[in-house]
Amino acid sequence: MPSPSAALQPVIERKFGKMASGSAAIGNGAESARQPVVTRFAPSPTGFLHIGGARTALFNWLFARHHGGKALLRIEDTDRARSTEAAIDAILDGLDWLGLDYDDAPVFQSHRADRHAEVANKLLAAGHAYKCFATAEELEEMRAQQRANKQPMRYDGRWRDRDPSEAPEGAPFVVRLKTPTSGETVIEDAVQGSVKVKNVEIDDYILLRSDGTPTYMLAVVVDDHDMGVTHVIRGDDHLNNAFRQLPIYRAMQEIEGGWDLPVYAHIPLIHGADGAKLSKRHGAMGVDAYRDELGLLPEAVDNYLLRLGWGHGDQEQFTREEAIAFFDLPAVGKSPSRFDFKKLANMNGLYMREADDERLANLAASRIAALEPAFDAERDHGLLAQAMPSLKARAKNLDELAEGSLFLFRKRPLPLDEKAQALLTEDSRQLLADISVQLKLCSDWTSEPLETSLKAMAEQRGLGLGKLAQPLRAALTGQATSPGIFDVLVLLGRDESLARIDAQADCVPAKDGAITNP
RNA sequence: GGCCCCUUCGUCUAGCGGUUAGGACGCGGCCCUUUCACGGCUGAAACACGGGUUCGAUUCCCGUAGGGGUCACCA
Repeated sequence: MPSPSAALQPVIERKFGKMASGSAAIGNGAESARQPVVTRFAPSPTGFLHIGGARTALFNWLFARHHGGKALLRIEDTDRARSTEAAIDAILDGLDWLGLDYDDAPVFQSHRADRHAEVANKLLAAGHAYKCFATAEELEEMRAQQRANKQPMRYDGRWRDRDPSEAPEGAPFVVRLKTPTSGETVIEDAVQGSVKVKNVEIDDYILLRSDGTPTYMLAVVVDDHDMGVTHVIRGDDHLNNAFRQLPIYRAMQEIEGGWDLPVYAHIPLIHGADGAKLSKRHGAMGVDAYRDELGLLPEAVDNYLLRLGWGHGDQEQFTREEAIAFFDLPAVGKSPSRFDFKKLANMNGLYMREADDERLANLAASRIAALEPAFDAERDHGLLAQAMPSLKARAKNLDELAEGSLFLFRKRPLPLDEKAQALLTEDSRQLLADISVQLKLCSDWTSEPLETSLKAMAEQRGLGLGKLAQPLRAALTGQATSPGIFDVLVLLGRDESLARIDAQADCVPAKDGAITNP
């Protein structure tokens, strides 16, 4: 069912990326006539894996699996200054948690700088690119002027047709792509449909920086090509980039062939609950926060993400197998969606109820330990797992699950919350004394006999079962809410149950409000 | 500001010319009931606006408005 099956266990090893030094996943899928689907998820490791990235990763993975193709991972660490090892680990860890595995070792973009430069030089040699000697100050002045004249801000091509010899001897230069200046480009986007942009809108952007390192725009195209990526599924904040990247494919196709365009699918972004861009307060936390802070199950997060921007009739819940079977691009919506924690919470509750008891017990253990020193994960595991069926029905996340289980492990004297105290009136304490007597007669401490016994007692006294159950619940759990009272009795066991009952039976509140036996 | 994208209940969505506009979350009510949940039933709740096209538009086209994205020697 929805719990991760063995087949779905992630195969990414946290550290093995190191050995993937660039060449591991490189092939050329574009050469085969019948291209199998190849997708890639390409996060830049400048921070954690946020929820939008997680969904992009999910869609790419699902699409690849649906079509029996390959799902690849590429770390876009071209910006060495901002990329960190910690971020890479966080991303790998997040993907792993979500159950997304990859068919090859991750490609590290930074390791491929030479190849990027090689392509840039081919472009240069073939006249599809040129050297630009404009200085940063010069360009800033150009933009200031464009701003002042309310002109669109883009590079004006001042070195496009000048001869490099016009530049000062040994002056630093960047390599710019010579993009078409007339006509228009149309992209048939698999999600957004037909999108048209006039070529004058696309300026001659930089391929190689003055230090010879590649820019993102060059690197993506070269890597996508070299990795044989057939479908580029990414956030629609990249839609404009697609138009800038296309000329590289066209130029390289002309130069050496084999540079077929990928299918583009730009999926809408996820917004915060208020419609604004996703921010720290609105869900742009790392996926680790969904796991650690919110106590959610990965399959629930996956399912929620899947339903954000994609639908399959009226169905809300999908197993991994169903998601793979049903997911496809035509059903992906074109409009951005807002992130709704309430619905995520509900989804998590659904999966909690279906989750394996042992698994939940393991997941909850550390949270319980943090709340209750008397809890011993090893010793109490069996009891916790045994209690899980009634516990998990009452929790929407692991924290609620942990809280709900505390009464099982607390030591006497049991702390009473306000509602429990209110329940334990003088009358009900007397009643508890009678209940104690009644229960001590039960030789078979299982649910049915206990129920029969207490119901008989209630009936005998002309009381509803609730009149007995609530004080009893308060005495047994210290709370006014808990799993079914007979389950509680059984879980606690005869000795502990009777001890807790006797501790509250027929005793008087002390002046300071603490409860003590007379 | 230029360019690009988007627009069905509060939110996520179904719908792909003719429907009592469906489902889910959330919200209200009822039932179940030993509490709380779960579950079941039920109620309120939407086609942004204006023009076309058409016998007929939520659905197709064009505007308007609103929202979003993008305009770096970041990715």
